[in-house]
Amino acid sequence: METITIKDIAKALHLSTSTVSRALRNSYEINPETKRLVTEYAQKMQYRPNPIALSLRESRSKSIGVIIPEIANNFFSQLINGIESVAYDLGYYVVIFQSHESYEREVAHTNFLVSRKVDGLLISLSSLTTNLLHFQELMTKGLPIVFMDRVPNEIATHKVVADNFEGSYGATQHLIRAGRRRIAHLTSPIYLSITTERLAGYRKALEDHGIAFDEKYVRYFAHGGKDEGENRDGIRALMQLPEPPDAIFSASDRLSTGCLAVLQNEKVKVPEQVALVGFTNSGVADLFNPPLTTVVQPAMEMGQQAMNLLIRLIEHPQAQNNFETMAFKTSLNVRESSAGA
Amino acid sequence: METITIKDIAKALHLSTSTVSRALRNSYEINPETKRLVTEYAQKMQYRPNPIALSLRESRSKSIGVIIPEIANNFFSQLINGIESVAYDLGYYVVIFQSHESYEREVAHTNFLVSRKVDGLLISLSSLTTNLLHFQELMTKGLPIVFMDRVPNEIATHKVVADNFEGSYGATQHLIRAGRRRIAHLTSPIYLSITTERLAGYRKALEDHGIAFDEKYVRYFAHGGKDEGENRDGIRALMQLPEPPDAIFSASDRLSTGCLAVLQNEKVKVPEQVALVGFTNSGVADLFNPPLTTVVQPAMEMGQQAMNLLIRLIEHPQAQNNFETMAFKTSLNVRESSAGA
DNA sequence: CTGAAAGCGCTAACAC
DNA sequence: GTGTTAGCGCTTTCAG
Repeated sequence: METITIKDIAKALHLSTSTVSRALRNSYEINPETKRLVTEYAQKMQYRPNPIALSLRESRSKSIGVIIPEIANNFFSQLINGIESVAYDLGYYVVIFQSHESYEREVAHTNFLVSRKVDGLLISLSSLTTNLLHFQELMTKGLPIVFMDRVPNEIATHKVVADNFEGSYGATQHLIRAGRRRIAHLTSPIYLSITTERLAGYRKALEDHGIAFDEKYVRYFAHGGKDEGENRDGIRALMQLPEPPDAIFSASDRLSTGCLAVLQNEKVKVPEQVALVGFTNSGVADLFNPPLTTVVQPAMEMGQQAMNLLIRLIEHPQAQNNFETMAFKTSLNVRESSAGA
Repeated sequence: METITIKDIAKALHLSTSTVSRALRNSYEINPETKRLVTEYAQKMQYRPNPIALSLRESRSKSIGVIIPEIANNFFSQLINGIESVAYDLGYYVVIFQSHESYEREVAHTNFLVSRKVDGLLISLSSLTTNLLHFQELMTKGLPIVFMDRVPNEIATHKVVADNFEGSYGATQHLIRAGRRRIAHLTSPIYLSITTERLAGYRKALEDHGIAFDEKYVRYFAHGGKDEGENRDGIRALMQLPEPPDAIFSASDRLSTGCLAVLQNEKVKVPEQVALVGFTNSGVADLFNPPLTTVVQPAMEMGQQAMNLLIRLIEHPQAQNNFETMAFKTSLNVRESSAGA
């Protein structure tokens, strides 16, 4: 593993390391001829600056940490695609960790990344995170953080989200226009920003169309759809109401697919008996039985934007006053699962 | 960002940096009392060793690079889960890059990771990689590499794969036992290890059951199922043969879902007209129309094993003679798409 | 038992 | 236009 250093070049060319360093960085005070010599030799020897030495000197690592709930979810993997594409162009390292919806893991991963001196953090909160101290401390220490999708109200920084209210409003309205009146809403724990926003959009759509909001049609899933037992029990309970819903609007990926699975098992006819619309970025929603009407978030663009904002924060630490929350439009893909009654 | 260093501790306690360093590493030659003082103060001040300084000294980064075709694929995201779980326990950083099935990106990402001084590499080859020079050079330089899933024959190192032959044999046999005789095989470019192995299993199963292998029933997809046009054309061509297949066995995730999509569009009845079995780790195969019979790889375990082997290579660079290729059993999940004729 | 000094690779004052 | 030196944070000889 004989990697060549600036020292080696200096020795070979009978120069000092500083001259070599300056020549390589194309400093104006170096003789063009020397420059040529140095760069040519460096080229020939395949010199690559040691990023670790650079990091130590500049006390920045040119790496950023990403903590998301899970990778095995199209929304998040597309988000990562976006992050990565920007990061790679800018020479940044991206280190990804999954919280698996655990507050403890989120904290542990955060600490690990910080101890490893990442230049910034990209976060999508776990569904069980209610205490934000670990992030607040870092913010006050000056570590750049950008939140994505699941964002905290209490922290002032850049945030990148989907327009959840609109997306939710549109989905609910679509169900109403398809003739549905008793529309249930499956969602994640209430402390998540996406939960309240999507709930608000759902509620407003009902009101605007003269349908009374009914709390019993809203169900919160502590595990966000990852616990099959919880899914089954929750949906059964809905269907056993005196006036069971004639439509379900689910607010997250796992809930959307989980709900369809339960309805299939319970032999509930979709869309005849219950229409279904769900948030999901799954690429195979059209293969489902029936094809699933989806609310899709522009995950890739969101990831790119988040990374851009983070870079801005990292490279201009001073101008940290006016933080933006960027909201991206969702799109509604109408398929058979929400066909008219 | 006032991070505390060994120097700060030394100053505060009127000791030398070397004493502090030794105390923290619990060296036997340090006075227990001094040790206590130092560790307590370090604790109180939340001292964390600077990993970058350590890396510079030890010329290793405690980070490993992963290059996979794409993240938005359950097999690979589960693989990453496995890698990550082991890495985190051992304090390693995992840096992930996607080749998006491009040879050029694979090379570029490899170079980037190497220039960033990763301690080792975990690779799953892009479907377009035929030239392995970039990896061979690194191997001779002593960089530990472990290949996963899509592995090269030409390079001697640890490899972690699924038992593709068996998995493929089982799937094909299952179709034969369901009464199918004209079984087509959709697969990736032939230079991938998984392609030849799965093809071999398919072929052997046909032979063992007295069915002649017929080249016209095998179709190679240059884009591995990611190009919808290519999928449609390939499958149409199959279905327009004088004797169209009565079953299709697809060898990759994208081809499995892509194939089902095309068959649905073309109004081909599954399984009545054509039975379908596919390799995929999708978690929603049972929601498909019809529910899809799948060959599933133990991706998580494969990732864990790959990481363990890589660590072994990194931490014991000498014993690099007897390389293992570990093959994991696949499992067949029988669902409606492959029901008897 | 503890301290001084060197060095990992690089850059930036500060000389000359 | 080029060299010398110091320092980023840490460990490890080598001296006491």
